[in-house]
Amino acid sequence: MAIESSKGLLKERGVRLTRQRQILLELIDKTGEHLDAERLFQMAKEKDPKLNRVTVYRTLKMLKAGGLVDELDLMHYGGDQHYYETRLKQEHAHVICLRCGKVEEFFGEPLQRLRKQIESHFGFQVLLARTEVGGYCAHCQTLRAREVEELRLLTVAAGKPAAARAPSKRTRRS
Amino acid sequence: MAIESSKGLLKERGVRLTRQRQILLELIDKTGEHLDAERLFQMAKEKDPKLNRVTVYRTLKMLKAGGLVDELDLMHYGGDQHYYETRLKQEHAHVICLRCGKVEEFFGEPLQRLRKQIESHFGFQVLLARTEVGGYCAHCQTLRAREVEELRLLTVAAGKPAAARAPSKRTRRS
DNA sequence: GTTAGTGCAAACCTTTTGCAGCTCT
DNA sequence: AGAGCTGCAAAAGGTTTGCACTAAC
Repeated sequence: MAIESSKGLLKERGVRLTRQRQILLELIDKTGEHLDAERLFQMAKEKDPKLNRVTVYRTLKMLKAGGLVDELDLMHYGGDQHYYETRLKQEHAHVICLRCGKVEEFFGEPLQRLRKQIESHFGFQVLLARTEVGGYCAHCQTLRAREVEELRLLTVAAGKPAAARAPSKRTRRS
Repeated sequence: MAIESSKGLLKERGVRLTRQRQILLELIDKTGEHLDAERLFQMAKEKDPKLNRVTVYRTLKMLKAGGLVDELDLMHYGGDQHYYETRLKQEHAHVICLRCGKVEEFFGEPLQRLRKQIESHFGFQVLLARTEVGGYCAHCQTLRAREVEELRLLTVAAGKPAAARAPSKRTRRS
């Protein structure tokens, strides 16, 4: 179980395994991935109502600095918050549908190849790598085409030029 | 000149080319890249002291939505702000040294290969792609090794366990 | 003359900090 | 016992919004 190795690593470094940290580690490890600080906080609060949001931030920061979690933005699909996932998996890219928000993961040799080329090309020591791709998933491509067409009809009917308007996208706190 | 094609694209869409937008477009286009909103604002203010920070944000948002600029984070090296660059160049990865902050750009076939694989593997329509790599540049690797060694000596001398402490890194507004 | 775009002030969300008190080891 | 952590309140940074006014077409 991945969580044990995390605990081990932290202990080695003289980091105290407090109740709060155990809760957070467990959540990050068990809950698949792509949690942001706020959601992690909400989940942690259920296990310990006293646990403070600040502790979540501090813990995430420590885990990130220690290389135990990776920080993602997922193309800022949901806003400006960051998402976190354990670092134990193989390197992968995140593929985000900009319409439905679904996140896919892509493993594949171009990623390793990219890393190696950067290392040899610049003599660079790669510690973190992050690839995020945004677009439309297979399902949403159809729906999107329909939406665009409807919009076109509307604006043409109103005698407007083809100026499209992007819908407001601020969905932060539900 | 790239800026002319940007203007053309905007005009086609019925976007008004205000004085402010012309200033901002010109700055983004001429000033190489990796400007954040605040720096862009400071530069724009020199050309038009009345120009407001909000206009910068609104313009960047529009350009991003219209696919004319790409948004980067550069691994949050300098904080949580976003950076922008024109989208006319070939796709490339950003390689950020976490010690000195230097940003290199990497062009190379793994990137195109990655994009194609994602498109065919998921039937995904890729609109944006972003690869950011963090680590130490050739120059900083040496210096970093020295720093780590010095830290080790210090903590050993003080009879401490090997718990390293990450230095505070909040350099936002200078 | 319209309607899109601007400036201003004020809000907003996310994240960080200072400090007193608690708790792991 | 004592450094390391936590919680609380308050701040900070970056970005967005509401609204009246201005300017591009």
